[in-house]
Amino acid sequence: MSLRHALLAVLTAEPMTGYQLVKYFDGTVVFMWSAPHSQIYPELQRMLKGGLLEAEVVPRGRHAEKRIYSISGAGRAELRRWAEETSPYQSERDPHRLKAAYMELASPEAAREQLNAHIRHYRERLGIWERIVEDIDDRRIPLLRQRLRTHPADQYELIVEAKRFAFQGEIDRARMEIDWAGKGLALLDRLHRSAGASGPVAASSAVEGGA
Amino acid sequence: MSLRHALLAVLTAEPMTGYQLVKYFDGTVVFMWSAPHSQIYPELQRMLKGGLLEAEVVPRGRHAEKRIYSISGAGRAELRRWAEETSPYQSERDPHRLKAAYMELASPEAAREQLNAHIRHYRERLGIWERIVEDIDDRRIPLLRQRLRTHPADQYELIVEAKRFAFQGEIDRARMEIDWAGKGLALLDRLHRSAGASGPVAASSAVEGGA
DNA sequence: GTAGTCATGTAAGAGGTTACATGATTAG
DNA sequence: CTAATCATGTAACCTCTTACATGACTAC
Repeated sequence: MSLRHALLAVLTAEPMTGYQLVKYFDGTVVFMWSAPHSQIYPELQRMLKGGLLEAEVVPRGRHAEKRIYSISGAGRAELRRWAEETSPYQSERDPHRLKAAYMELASPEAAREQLNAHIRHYRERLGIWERIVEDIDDRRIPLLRQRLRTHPADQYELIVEAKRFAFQGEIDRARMEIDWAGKGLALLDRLHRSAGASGPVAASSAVEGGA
Repeated sequence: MSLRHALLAVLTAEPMTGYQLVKYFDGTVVFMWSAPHSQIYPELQRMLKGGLLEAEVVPRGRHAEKRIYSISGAGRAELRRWAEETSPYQSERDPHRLKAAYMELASPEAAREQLNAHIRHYRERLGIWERIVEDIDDRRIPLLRQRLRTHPADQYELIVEAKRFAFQGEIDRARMEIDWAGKGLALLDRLHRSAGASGPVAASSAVEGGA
């Protein structure tokens, strides 16, 4: 139940509306977790009902309202419990690794294109995550600044370094995936050059996709 | 729908019963995909109904029967289609990375223990995967041997290297995770040495920023 | 006989995706 | 006025996990 804890964790920086939480979690890669609004709103309702959150209803314009959620004592306790406990590991299940294992089923062009797409994907993610680490270092992330404002100074370094460390993991992962796919392209080159045979294929596997 | 394609892929090596497939997929890390029998049996039924598989009913002892599934022409076509297509990437969602981002919520001991558990977990996986790569190289994997038997010799190298490549990816991943967790332990050492004592860390918080 | 393996299911529920839906507010 | 943004939901569907269930066969 990580969505619940991700929501609780974000709300310890400052109270906010479901919409604001949606903006943080929906469709972005900025966080360690993503979720669409169709998942967030019901979860907030459940958490409210469960006493993990409190909601303040405030007017918005003349006819509309919004709810500002804040974490309750029970919510903080639950978050703490989650932080202390070691979570289980389930088996890796990566569709791209699976497909790589059965490369022989695809045409060489398709196999190459998939590895290039892998590289493009992780290069993009890499750029995003590197940028975030810079933003963390320069304290350019509003929510982080807010969190530092609401926490004692002797925790600043740990709070910042923890975020940095987590995103560094994503960066390491992206680099690893790029290297791995590169090895796959080299492998295809080697096999198709040596096989030389009747393939309608040729072409070297220069890694495509810049950025 | 990767389970379906993993099943189809395995069945291109040789026809087998649901139970045999369960043995390959259930609880083991041997493959790129894992699934419990409660997922496999219904999926086989759906695939049979959908014409992707054929089933031969053979007697087992005096009163029992079993079904031996084999991949059909339509199944091969579907597998080929899957192999050719580039599959989409969804966002990473790793609970352990999330928790790392909010390390300040846990006691230093709990944080350290979680990173150590991370290292233990991936070391174990690393050992398993390294062993599998050895077994691939030495042709000690029955299903791979069977696959080679039923495929033309000019595909041997690609078939073997594809499997090797995929597991190499898991090995790279495991090494990366071990290194990453090591950096986390070093970070905790540094912060708690400089911070001074063994006092508990923050009581609350979370955070991070959006784009 | 009995334990372990072979063999095959169903069901409840959690978590996630995609689509369907609505309406107010604000900036131009 | 109109588009973008703020704000909040529901529903159908798929995948995966966990638990409940059953029974025959084989080696000891």
